[in-house]
Amino acid sequence: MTRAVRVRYAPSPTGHLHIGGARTALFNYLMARKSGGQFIIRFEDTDQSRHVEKAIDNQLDGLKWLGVDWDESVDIGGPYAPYRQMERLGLYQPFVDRLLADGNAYPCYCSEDDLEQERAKQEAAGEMPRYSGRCRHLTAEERAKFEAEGRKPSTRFKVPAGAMIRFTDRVREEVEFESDGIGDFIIARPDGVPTYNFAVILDDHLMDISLVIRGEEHLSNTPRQILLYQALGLTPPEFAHLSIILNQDRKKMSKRDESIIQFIQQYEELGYLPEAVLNFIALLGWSPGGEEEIFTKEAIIEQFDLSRVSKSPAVFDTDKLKWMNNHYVKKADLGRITALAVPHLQRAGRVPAELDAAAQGWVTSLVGLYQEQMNCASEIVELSEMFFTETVVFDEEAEAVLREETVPTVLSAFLKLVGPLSDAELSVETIQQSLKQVQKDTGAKGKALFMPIRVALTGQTHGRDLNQTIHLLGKTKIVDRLNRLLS
RNA sequence: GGCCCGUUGGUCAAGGGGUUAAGACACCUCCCUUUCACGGAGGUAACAGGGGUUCGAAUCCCCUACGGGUCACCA
Repeated sequence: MTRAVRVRYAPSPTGHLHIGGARTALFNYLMARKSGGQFIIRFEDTDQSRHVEKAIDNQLDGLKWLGVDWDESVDIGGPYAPYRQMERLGLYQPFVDRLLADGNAYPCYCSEDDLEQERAKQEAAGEMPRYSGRCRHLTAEERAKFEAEGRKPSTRFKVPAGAMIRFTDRVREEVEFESDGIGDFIIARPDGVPTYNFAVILDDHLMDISLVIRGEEHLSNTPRQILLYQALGLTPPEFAHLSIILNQDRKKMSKRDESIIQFIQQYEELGYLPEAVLNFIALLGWSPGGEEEIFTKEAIIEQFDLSRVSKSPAVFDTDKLKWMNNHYVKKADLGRITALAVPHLQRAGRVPAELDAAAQGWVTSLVGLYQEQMNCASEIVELSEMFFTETVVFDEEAEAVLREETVPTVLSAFLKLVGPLSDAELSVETIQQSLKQVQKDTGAKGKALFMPIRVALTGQTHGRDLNQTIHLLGKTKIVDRLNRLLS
C-alpha cells in the first residue's frame, strides 16, 4: 500500500468537463482511493474574464456521472475551505508582502501594452519572448514617480540567476531546468489578485497537498513554482505530469477538432455508459501489467500505479472507445439500455412521448434486438430505421439478392402463410414454423430461403435475428412490403 | 528560436541489456449458426533514421528527422 496522499483536481471554471480534465481528475481520484488519502476539487477562478459560473456545476456533474467522487470541494465543504480561489484572496497577501520584504519580489509598473510591445519586438528579432527585468532595478525615486502618476504596480517574482532547478517527477523521473531560461514573472496583478503560478503553490501548501498530478502543459511551470516554494521556505509537494492526449492524427486535440467527442457530457447525451467511459479514460496513458483491459472502477483503483503511467502521449482511439462501450452495453441490463435509448427514439419521432404498456414492451424488444450491436444507446435510431420507414430502400447487394429467380416463389409462399394470421398470432414461434413450412413448400433452404425474405422485409442483407425482426415489424408492414415486391 | 518531453504492427499499447518482441481494436481465414449476428480458434503485421558503448541494444549514450509542451497581469 502506497502512503496516503492528499491530491487535488484544480480546473479553471471555463467550460464543460473535457476528456483531458476528466483523466487528470480520475488519476488523482485513483491515487487518493488507492492510498486511503483524500481527493480535493478546487476551482482556480482568478481569471475573472474567462469565468463561466455554470462551469463549476458542469465539472462536478461530469465527474459525478463518471463515478468519481471527492472528499472536499465547493459543494460539500471541508476542513480547508473555501475551495475557490476568489474566496481565498485574503490568504495570499501576506505571502506577497513577505516576498516583497525579503527582496524576492518587486513592484513592476510596466503596462500590459508595454509588455506586449516588448514581446513583439523580441519575437521579431528572433529572440525568446521574456520579460527584460526593466522594473527590477528601479530606484526609490523612480518608483515614487510612477506612484505619483497613479500607476498601480503588479508584483513580479525575482528569479535567481544561474540556478539549476531539479526535481523528480513521478511520471517523468529526473527533470531539470535552468533558472536563466525563466524571466521574472508576475505573481500578483495590480488589484492584488494572484496569478496562477503563485496561487497554486499557496493553495497546495495551505491545503496540505502532498502530490500534484496534472497535465504536461504544467511541466514547465513547475520550476517557477519550486522557486516560489524555496523563496518562501516551504517544502514543495511531489509532482506527476501526465502526457497530453492526442487525436488519431497524433495532433493535440483542439477545441474545434470534430474527429473526437471531447466533453464528458456529450458521451452522457449519446447514451454511453459511465463505467465504459471511465474504463477507457483510465487507459489513456496508464496500462496495467496484464492482458486484461476491461476493469471495474474498483479493479482500477486496486491496480493503478503512477509508475505505470506512460511518458509518451496517449492517443484517443475512438474506435476502441466504441468497442469498449459496446462491450459494456452487451452485458448491461436490457431495462437500463432501453431507458437510455427511448429518449433518442422519441426525439427522432419514432415512438410517442408517452409509452403505454404495449409500446413499452415493443420498444424493449426492439432495443433487445439491437443490444449487442449498439456502440451507444443513441445508435438505436439509425440501427432500427427500417422499422419505421414507409418504403424499403434496397442497396446494391440487396438488389442482387432479389434478382435470384427463386425469390418470387419464396416470397409468395411466405405471404400465403402469414397473410391470414392476425398480428397477435404472429409470434416468433409461428414465424419460425412458417419459415420451415416455406422451406418444405419451395425447397429453398439456408441462404436461399432467408435472404430473400430478409431483404424483402428489411432492405438489408445484414441484420439481426430474422424471426424476431419479422415479429417486431408486425403484420401490416410485412404484408405491405411483400405485396409491393410481388406486384 | 531557447528550454523541456516524446517516437514499438494500419491503430491503441506492454516490454527498459540476451524474449519466438505480449495483448487489444481493425482486417483475413476457419468453426458454431438452415439467414444475420454474437461467440470461439487461428493468421498477416512493428522497435523513426544514423552513429556509438557492449560478447550482445527495442532497451544505455550522441546526432538527425518528425511530433508535442512551454516561454501571459490563462490556467
